[in-house]
Amino acid sequence: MLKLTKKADYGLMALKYLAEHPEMPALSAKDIADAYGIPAQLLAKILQRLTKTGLLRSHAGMNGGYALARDARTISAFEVIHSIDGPFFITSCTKGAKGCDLTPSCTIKEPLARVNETIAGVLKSISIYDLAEREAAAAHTAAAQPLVSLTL
Amino acid sequence: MLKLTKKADYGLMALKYLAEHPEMPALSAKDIADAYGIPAQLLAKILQRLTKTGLLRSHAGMNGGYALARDARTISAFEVIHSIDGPFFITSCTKGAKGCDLTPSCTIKEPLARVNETIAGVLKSISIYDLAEREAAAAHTAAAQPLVSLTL
DNA sequence: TGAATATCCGACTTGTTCGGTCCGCATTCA
DNA sequence: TGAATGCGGACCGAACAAGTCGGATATTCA
Ligand code: SF4
Ligand code: SF4
Repeated sequence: MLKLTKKADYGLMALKYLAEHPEMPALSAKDIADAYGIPAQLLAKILQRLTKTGLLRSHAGMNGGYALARDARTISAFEVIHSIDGPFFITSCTKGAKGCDLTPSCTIKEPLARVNETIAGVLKSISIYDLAEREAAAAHTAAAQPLVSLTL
Repeated sequence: MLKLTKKADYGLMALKYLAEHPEMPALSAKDIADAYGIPAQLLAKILQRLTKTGLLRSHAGMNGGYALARDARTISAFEVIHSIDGPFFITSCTKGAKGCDLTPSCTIKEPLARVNETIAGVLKSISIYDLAEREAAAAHTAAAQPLVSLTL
C-alpha cells in the first residue's frame, strides 16, 4: 500500500547520480549500478524506459552510456515515477480498463481523486536537482514555501 | 506503486457510511457490505481490525454490529490506513526488519523520508467527517486552506 | 575487419502481496 | 435453545514486483 517500487527508487537514484556528475558526457548503466550496488541488468532496463520517455539520452558503443536529456531542475520525481511505473493512481479504479467493479456505488472515489491529485502535486514539486543539492538546500529552503493545498 | 489497498479503501467507505448514519446504534458488517457490494466476509475482517485498533466499537449478538468509537471529525484517513495496512512507508527501507540491502549506500532515503512525511501529513489532515460531508463542503471549503508545506 | 563495449528488448523465474473464502468458536439476546 | 452477530486463524489463487537470461543491434577503437 502506497509504496514506491524499487524500480522507481533506482531510477531516482540514477538520475540523481547523473545530475551530480555533469562533467561526464555519458555514464553506462554498469557504472551507476556499481556505484550503488544495484543489479546492473535491472538498472539497464530502467534507464531504457527513461530514455524512451525522453528523460535521458543514450549513446551506444564504447564510452557510451546515458546522460540527462534536460536540466535536472526541470525533471520532476513525478515524471520519473510515471515513466517507470506507468500512470499514477492511488485507487484501483481509474486503472485504465479494469478498475474495481463497484465503482458506480462507491462514494469515496471523488474525494480520493483529490487526494491523488494532491500527492501527485507533491511529487511534481520535487526535481532531481532538489535531490542532488540537499546539503546546500538545508540552508536556504527553510524559508522556501512549496506549496500544496488540499481542499477536499 | 503508491496504490491504496482495497482493504483500506473499503475501510474508509465503511467508516464514512457509519458517519452518515449516526442514528443507528450499530450496523452489522453485512449491512454495510450489502450497501456497497463489498464481500461481506472481507469487510468483516477489516472492521475487526479497526475495532482492535480502537477506531470502532463492536457489539456481538443479535442487533449487534459496529459503531464509531470517536467523533468522525477526530478520525483521520491516516489512522484508518495505518490500522488496516500497517505502518506507512513509501520506501522499502525502514520496513521494520527487512529493508532493501543497499540502505547504507543509498543517498535518496533521507529526502524520500521527507516526502513520506508530507504525504502522511496530507492523509492526517483528512477526517472521516470530511469524506461524509462533501456536498456541504463544496460550498465553503473553497476558501479553506489546509495546508501542506514540503521543504525538502 | 573484428573485437570490445554499450544499449536495446522480450521472455522467463521466483517470491511476495493482495483480494477473497472458509470454517470453527464466542457472545448476545429473544 | 437457537438465530444473529462478532472474532480469528488457515488457506487459496491471481496479480505483481524484483531480478535473470539470452540474444540482437549499434558504436568505437585497434
Ligand atoms: S471505486 Fe471506490 S472502492 Fe473501487 S477502487 Fe475506486 S475508490 Fe476504491
Ligand atoms: S535504501 Fe534507498 S533504495 Fe533502498 S528502499 Fe530505501 S530509498 Fe529505496
